[in-house]
Amino acid sequence: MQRISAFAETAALMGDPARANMLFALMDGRALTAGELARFAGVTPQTASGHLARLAEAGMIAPAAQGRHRYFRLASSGVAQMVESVMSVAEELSRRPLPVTGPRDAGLRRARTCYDHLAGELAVAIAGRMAERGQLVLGHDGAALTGAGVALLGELGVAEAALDAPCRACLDWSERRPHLAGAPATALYRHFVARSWVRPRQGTRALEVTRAGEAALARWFGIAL
Amino acid sequence: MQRISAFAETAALMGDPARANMLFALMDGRALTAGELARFAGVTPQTASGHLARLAEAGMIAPAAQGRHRYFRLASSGVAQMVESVMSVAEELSRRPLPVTGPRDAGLRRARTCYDHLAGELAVAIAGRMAERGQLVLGHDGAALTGAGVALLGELGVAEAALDAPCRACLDWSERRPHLAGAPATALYRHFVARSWVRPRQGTRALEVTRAGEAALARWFGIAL
DNA sequence: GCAATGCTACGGCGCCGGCCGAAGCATCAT
DNA sequence: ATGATGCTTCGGCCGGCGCCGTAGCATTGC
Repeated sequence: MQRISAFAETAALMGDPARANMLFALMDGRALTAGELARFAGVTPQTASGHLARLAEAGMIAPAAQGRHRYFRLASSGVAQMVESVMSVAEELSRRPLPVTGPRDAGLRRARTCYDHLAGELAVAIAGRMAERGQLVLGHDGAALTGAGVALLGELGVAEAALDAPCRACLDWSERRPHLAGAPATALYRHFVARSWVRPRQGTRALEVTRAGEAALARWFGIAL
Repeated sequence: MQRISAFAETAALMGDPARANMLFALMDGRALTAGELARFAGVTPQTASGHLARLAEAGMIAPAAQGRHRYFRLASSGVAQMVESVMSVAEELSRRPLPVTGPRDAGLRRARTCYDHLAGELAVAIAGRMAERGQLVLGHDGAALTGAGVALLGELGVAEAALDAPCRACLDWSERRPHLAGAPATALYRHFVARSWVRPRQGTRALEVTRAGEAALARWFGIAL
């Protein structure tokens, strides 16, 4: 709470166009006078004075009195880095986003099918571990098997043909993290069933993980549910 | 201009307490529903809806419709890093700033004395180069010679006794970057005069850099003015 | 001394934007 | 179908803040 409000205040200080201009003018490490900053920001000196007082009060810039001038500089390299990082995101956001989908239920959290692939804790754990191990590049919006990933699944016995097809990342409603979807995920699910690592239950999408399944998960993925 | 306004808008989006709370709630990478985010931010669903629409419109968060729920997640790790960096500065600014001083004139930019030490382009270049080479730790508010710095000045012939004394950083009004002050800087200036590397001019604080001085600057500091 | 310059303090204006209540539209449940 | 739930849109209120004009203080220069 306390820190979130400090965060919001810091961000809000950068969020005013006049102040943003001032911060940019100071980004090269030089110290500028209040008047110069006012001109740079396109406001009158008295308006600038108020902005500068607020920035200084917050500790984001540091004043240095010098005769009848007052010089201001960024208070630290940390501030410059912050401005830099906000700028980089702002730049990136000059492009666009995208959507995802999924189901809804309860009691199926552990393991279930999601159309034609695995979902639930099990699937999220598999995707997460594969990503950790560099076998999978996992985004919220997309996924791709790496060479190591293809090798693992091939060794495991999944049909090679399916592994060339593209993956998708599917948002898991119970875990709220992505799990693997697409042709490779379908092949993987079928393989799990063929080996009796998971067993579908009658009249529900829930899956029972067998003892053999637990052993296989530990062996191939290093997962203990 | 264009990018500065994008910067300000991005920062302003983070600058509202309700939105800041939402962003924090999403920082662990999970996707949360609009209602959950509303509760987290302490606002009504309709208010939250507006905030979420703005964040999504800007591309800072990504929506995922799912039945009668809408899940939101941070749009990218870049956004998370930005939040992180703003947070770190906000944390740091829960502490305080400080002032500096200096003179004013014209035509003395290249080299001059500042009370009892060097100032102007010359002094700023020396301080900058020494900092680059790890001989000096230079802040806007303070400075300290490292072991390498003490070694350099000692080798150069500056009285060892002075090198143990503390340094100051002095804001250079013409360069608007800090140069070195304090006892070591005074000793260095005297050394420059003794070796005729700089020659004071009558009735002014300006210094003339001699040919020997230029050679010495190149040799000891790697500086070509 | 006086005037000029640079900056700040104060007061008032206007607008942007955050807030909620009411209402509307989807999806899900029975 | 009917009601419940989740979310959004609309409209109106209100407070905060960014803006400037005026005035005042400090420093500099004549």
